Amino acid sequence: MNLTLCKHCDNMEGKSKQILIADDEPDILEIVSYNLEKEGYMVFTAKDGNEALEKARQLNPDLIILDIMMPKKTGVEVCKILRAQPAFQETLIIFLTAMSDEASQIKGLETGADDYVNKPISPKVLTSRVNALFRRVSNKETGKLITIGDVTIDPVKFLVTINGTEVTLAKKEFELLYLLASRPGRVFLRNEILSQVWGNEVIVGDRTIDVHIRKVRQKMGMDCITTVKGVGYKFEI
Amino acid sequence: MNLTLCKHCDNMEGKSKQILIADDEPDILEIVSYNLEKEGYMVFTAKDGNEALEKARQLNPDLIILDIMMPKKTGVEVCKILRAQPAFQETLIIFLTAMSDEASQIKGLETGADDYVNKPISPKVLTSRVNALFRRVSNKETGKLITIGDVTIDPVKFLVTINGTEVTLAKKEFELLYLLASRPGRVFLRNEILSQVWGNEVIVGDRTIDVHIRKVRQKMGMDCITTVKGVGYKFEI
DNA sequence: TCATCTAGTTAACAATTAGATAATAATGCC
DNA sequence: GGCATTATTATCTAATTGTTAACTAGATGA
Repeated sequence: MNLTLCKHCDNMEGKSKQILIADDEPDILEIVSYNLEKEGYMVFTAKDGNEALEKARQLNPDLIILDIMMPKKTGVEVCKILRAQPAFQETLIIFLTAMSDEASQIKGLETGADDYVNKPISPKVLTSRVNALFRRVSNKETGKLITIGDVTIDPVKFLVTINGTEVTLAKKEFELLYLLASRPGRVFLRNEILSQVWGNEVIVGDRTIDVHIRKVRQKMGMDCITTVKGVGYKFEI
Repeated sequence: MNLTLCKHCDNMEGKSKQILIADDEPDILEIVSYNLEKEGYMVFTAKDGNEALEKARQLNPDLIILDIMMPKKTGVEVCKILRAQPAFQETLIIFLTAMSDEASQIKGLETGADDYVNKPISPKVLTSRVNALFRRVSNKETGKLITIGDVTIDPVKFLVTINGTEVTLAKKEFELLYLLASRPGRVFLRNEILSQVWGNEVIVGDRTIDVHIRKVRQKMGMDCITTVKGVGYKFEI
């Protein structure tokens, strides 16, 4: 059996950001969707200004890509309407511009855009601009060092030390251990573990957690992860 | 309307840095002020080059954000005048550039800028750049000689020495090594490496980092850079 | 006791990630 | 302008890591 988790539980991990792209050219929608999805983003499309507005409100995506020239409402109009609402102050917006004078308009005036990409669109350029935008914006705070007994878990050095001996964990294993150790003694439900370590949209089988738990136990060489049957796992020394 | 505050009544938490922003577009002033104030900065505005100079002398702010194209005096002129005075040697300066050739000018010439941000201005991007700049400066590690074990990295002489033997690295290779070695043991995410070494607006492929890492490892002839799969790289002896 | 459920174990497999290398592009320097 | 160096990309390969499937062992409760 697989678990599907609520996508609204926001969680920093996992790069599955939601992107809404609005353009009246189906070809562009398709190509851009394909490429952004390949990058690991969840992509939604709209074919005119009104649909863009509607879907934006519905989804509240992380990024909205707006063609300037669209039926019903132009990209700039959509942008202004959205920016007027508090919920969309933070949303990233990229414009697609067909003419260089459109681009200079966006540059000069304060349209509320975060970036713009000139047509014809190169999928490569667009995806790297999208990545770059997310990267520039993300202010990832590095986690804290955890020390419990003679175990230290250092997320900065990505290192686990037991009594001075270094233990090398893989990424998921480390994240799993870090989560459990962040609240020693507290039982984490399998659901919680899934959404924290794997992310909300990721669907993995039931045994996946077990296997990772096992690897952590094995590599740590000590029994610091306790199973609470039917409930979850906890870190305990 | 602007607030005039006593600069010496500095907030105890030391958080409230003073920022002066100069641009001839009222919209930009407003949006940027709003966002920087929301971040906890004290923001002052100027609408042309002369006013910028005047307020800068009056306030002696921690950071000055200058639009390049402004009436009375351009941002570059203001910057040069300020930099000529001892009081503004240390002041941080960010340029706002409308055209890519302006950006390349700033890069190329010695204007004394600490960073620059391309228009259209994304409030989110600008605030994170501002935060990053303050963070970078507070680290104050720039230009320091690094010695770890028998490896010395001299950013002034642009020279790496291993046990007395000089190793010649290319620019990017050196910057990469310097970044990693600036915090030995700490894992740098690929994103961090990208934005620190390549800059925020540069678009490079995934393999580029690897190739540079490889060259550094090769030239150093020792294994001091450790890969943390799925996470990043760290310097370790 | 047995049916049922949960988790542990293991190995196979799939997917991801980085290394190696060569080719191409960009830059800088006589 | 031509050459040398450096930077980036493309492609392939190797290795690691992540996931699943199938089976087993306990536990629990009717």
